[in-house]
Amino acid sequence: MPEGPSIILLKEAIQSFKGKKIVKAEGYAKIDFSVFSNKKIKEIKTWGKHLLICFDDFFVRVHLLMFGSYRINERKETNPKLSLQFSKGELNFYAGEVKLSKEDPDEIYDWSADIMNDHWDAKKAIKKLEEQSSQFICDSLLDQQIFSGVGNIIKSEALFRAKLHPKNKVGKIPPKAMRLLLRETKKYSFDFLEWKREGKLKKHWLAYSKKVCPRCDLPIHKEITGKAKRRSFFCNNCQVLFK
DNA sequence: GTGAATGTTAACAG
DNA sequence: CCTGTTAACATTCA
Repeated sequence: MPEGPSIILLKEAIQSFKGKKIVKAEGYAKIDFSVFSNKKIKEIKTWGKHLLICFDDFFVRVHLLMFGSYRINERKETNPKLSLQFSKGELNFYAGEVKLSKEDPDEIYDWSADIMNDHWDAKKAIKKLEEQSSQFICDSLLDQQIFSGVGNIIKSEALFRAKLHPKNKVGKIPPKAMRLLLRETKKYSFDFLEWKREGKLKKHWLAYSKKVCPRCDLPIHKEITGKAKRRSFFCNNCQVLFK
């Protein structure tokens, strides 16, 4: 159940398969598994929550969605959606979504939209945000074309850290506050990465799943917000709502 | 046992 | 056609 940083950890964990040849591929994904036979993994990339395992003339995209999981060199009880087996070792994905593509990832993915990518571009994000000024900021943060990799945890934590209420209309947020939000979103995403790596992600939550605001001790509210209808955790006292 | 959850998209209704 | 709602996917945990 991943957001962008968790997919970075996945990528790191399977780097050792780069350059390795697939001897067998199987699973219940509705794809042609024969395309993998004897193919060497050329590169492993990520775009937000997408994991891309790239070969010479195609790639396979794994998206874990809400319930996906994986095992490296071991198996779960259940059938894998995709199992890639090497002469030494194997990589198994469960649930989620698996798709093949013959396109060039550079052609179809905008790396500057991926919050975890070095090429993520705050100026472009601002520009895209200006085009959706009547939308709630809680929805914009989940917009994968602007903040690819941001999920519901990063959304609530970034808004809390930037002291912005999730139900702010994008157009009502002053430029300075918006720039702070973008900085906090990126910063928290990378903190998420390190805290998750150390197994201390939950320990650092300030708003997400919390009952009491760590800043003012008033209640943290839990509410389904925006057109995405995802829950947001926020403090009405500490997070500004611009009118 | 029940319900909700770190997500997305296709199908459907109006 | 556009917009909004619902279902589906399939797993884990409180």
